[in-house]
Amino acid sequence: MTTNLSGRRVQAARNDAAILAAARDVFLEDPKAPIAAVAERAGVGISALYRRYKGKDDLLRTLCHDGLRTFIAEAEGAREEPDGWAALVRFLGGVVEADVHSLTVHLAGTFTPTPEMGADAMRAGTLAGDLVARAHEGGGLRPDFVVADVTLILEACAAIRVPDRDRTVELRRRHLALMLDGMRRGEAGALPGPSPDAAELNWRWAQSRQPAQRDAAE
Amino acid sequence: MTTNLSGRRVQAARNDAAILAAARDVFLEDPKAPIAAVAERAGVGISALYRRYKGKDDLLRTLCHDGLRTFIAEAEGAREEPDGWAALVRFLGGVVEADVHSLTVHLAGTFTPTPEMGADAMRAGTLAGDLVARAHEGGGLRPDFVVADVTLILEACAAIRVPDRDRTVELRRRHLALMLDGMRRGEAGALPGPSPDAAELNWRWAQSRQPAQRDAAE
DNA sequence: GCAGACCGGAACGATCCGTTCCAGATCTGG
DNA sequence: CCAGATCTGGAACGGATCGTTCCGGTCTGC
Repeated sequence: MTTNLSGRRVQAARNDAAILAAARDVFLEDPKAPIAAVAERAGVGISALYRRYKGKDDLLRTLCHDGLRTFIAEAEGAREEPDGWAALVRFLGGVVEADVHSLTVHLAGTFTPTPEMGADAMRAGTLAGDLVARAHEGGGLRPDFVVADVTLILEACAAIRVPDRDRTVELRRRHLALMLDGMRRGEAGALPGPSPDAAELNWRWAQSRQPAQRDAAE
Repeated sequence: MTTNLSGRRVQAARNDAAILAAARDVFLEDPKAPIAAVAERAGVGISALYRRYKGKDDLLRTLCHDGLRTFIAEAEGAREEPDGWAALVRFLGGVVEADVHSLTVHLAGTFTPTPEMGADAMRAGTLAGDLVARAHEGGGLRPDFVVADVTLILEACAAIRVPDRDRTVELRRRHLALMLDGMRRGEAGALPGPSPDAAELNWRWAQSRQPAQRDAAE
């Protein structure tokens, strides 16, 4: 009786998953999408959504935090790889495949982050740093490649998008392969300009929820 | 008398340029920015803007068309380069530097395009194709690189952005250098997945101004 | 068969934004 | 020095969008 949820319970459980999946799809496609679009795509009413989340902010935060956790899981999984270069390749491939960067980055700044998320973000940074350091030790990675370049690469991959979801992943994989070839140690010249650092790439998280000041100057 | 514009005329001329520059800045930053933000950044009133353009659509179209023309000019300039690989490198660098791809791509679909723009877009495609073909002939470009990969690369570079404009260009140059190293003919394995073609990458231009259907399915 | 959990979707109120409009400032020709 | 034309700044308007609330209906477990 209690083990096998029946009737309304199963609908509720299905809605739980449907809403989360729909939200992922919809906000991946358009970070500013209305919340009604999520309900529609999930095939539920708006009430079903507001029963689970306190508001749009809450949903966005949950979604983004989930993405961040996937990112961390991917990094920890890749750490098992014995070879440093292989670990980095697996990590980048995994993140691109999971389409996680869009969630954590395109949604950043559209909700008020929690302290936990800050801690997780820091942990993610540490893990990525370790991965890059190991790849450097192994000697497979070009010497002028820095951790922040990982962010650049992921952002670049996330920018590639066509209407079909599967094809999008394929194209990103292709593009990633191109960049991986560019990352290998070789006879190529040094990368131009000063290396990026984490601080200058995390600006999206700074705007804590303000009406998104439109002009940086002023 | 007539040669040296004076008084109100110079203000009008300055406004012409200021509005266009402001529009470029603002819409580069946020393609959905309100038109009032453009006027504010330009330091003019809304009337000054509406005197020159019939509406937001008109402004966006002009801006995008300008970007497209810059793209073409860059391609034609690069054609003068004797070496095929060098021409392609110069072309990509020029487009990234001019930050033109954001204008033509992020704005696509937000206005109704003119037939002229279609013709120019086709010419741009032809030019890019020639550049890639020449780079292939020279033997400097990896054999599995196709024209549509150029779009992917430009889109990826355009995605890199930090609040500071100059730093953004620097970071893009760095990232482009990474990708150029990946594009060189070398011992690297073949790129995974089927090659992209122009048709599947130009989907943004298809939606001719409809209310932006949110769900592809349905 | 009833109390309550749960749902769909209409209704509401606030905000935003494109466009229009008007009053004032400035220039030009006489 | 003035009348009309030209241009500008910015308030005002009307429509659209969207987050949230609320209500009537349905199903469940007891």
